[in-house]
Amino acid sequence: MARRSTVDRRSEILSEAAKLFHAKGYGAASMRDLAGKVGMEAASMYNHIRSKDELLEVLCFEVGDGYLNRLNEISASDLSYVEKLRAIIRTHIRMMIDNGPAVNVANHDWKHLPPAALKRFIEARKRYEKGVAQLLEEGMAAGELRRMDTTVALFTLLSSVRWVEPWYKPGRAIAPEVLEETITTLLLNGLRNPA
Amino acid sequence: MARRSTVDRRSEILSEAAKLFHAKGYGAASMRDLAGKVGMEAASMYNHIRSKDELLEVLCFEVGDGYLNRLNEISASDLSYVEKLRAIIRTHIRMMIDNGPAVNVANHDWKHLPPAALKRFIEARKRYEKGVAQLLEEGMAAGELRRMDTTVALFTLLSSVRWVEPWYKPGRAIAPEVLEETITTLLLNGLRNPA
DNA sequence: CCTGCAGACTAACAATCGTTAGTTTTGTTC
DNA sequence: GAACAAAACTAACGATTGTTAGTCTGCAGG
Repeated sequence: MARRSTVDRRSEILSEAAKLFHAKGYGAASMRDLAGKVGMEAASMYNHIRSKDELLEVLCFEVGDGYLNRLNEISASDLSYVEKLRAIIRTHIRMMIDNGPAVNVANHDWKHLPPAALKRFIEARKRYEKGVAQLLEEGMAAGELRRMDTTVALFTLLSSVRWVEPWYKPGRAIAPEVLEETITTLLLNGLRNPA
Repeated sequence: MARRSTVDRRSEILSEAAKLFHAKGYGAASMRDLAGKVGMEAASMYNHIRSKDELLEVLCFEVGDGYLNRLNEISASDLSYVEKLRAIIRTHIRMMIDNGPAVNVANHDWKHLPPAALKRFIEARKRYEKGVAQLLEEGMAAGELRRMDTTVALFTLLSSVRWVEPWYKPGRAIAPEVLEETITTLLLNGLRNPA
């Protein structure tokens, strides 16, 4: 019988940590809780991880780097600005659906990162925001997007795709494609009926 | 010299608790931290409050009830549906600006409410969501709003006004009126340039 | 001036936290 | 089966948690 490999155990801990941190919050989630979910004693986990902080750090940067990489791909593509925005919205929704707990931990518990990691994380997020803001500005300059305050548009856009994870469950009768289409329509064309 | 009244001390504790819970998260905020901000020993606070849980509970329902009351006023008014939505957006922005820490605690730390309060809070939030969803549906039926999935529109709308508090600081050079106008324009008319 | 009480204090409680040390179990390799 | 290492365990550490008990202080009303 093959022994469960170290890397399996480690990623199992990480994935359970994401779920637990999301459910109870980083501060309220205990290592003993987490160990229980993974099926071992708390002390045993330290054969696979360095610390509780490390778990949070790995989860946050895994998510953050994912977003940044996708943004770079999208920015460098030759899509129209409207289509680039669509791609960004799609990225957020897909990340939430595929990777919900980790995304939520990165969104809600990054404050508890140790100081050095916290600084890096804030910088990474700022880079992401700058990148999306640039797309918005260029899209306005190109006449594809309505002229409005870039910062307000940026945060409204980023915020409006954050609700998916807490609400979206596989059981709900709405396909990811419909979700994407509806949110995109709302953000691009607005709630108001043009008729 | 008038002694600081009990009610003052209590509301001072509540207001500092809102700031501290927001800054560190409910779980990570300790009563000794809080006592330091208020300027007394941790034990002394128990002359004014019942428990840490009570602080969270008061903050969450203060905010929740505020939103529900405003929604009821708006629903009962004879505004158009577009104007009702505008009023809801304005309410969210004003609450964030005037009452930021408490609003953020209610949004982020309600999970840590004790079971009975948690149940009540979830029910209240569901009532609020139902109320806004009804406005959206009626607005669509009346032809004022674009036809789309109500649930998706609901959560996108509610989520898109949540970013204000973490970002909005008095120092930032943007007036609440501009903020309201930009967000409203975006949500009602969309990002895309109609030209 | 005396009495009473609200409201602050000190000290301590039991529980729980993340983590470490040291030991034992378990599976793989010769 | 002997030897080795990975990974589990038990036990405990020091710190911190929310909270309680008991005491002291200082202002208000008579």
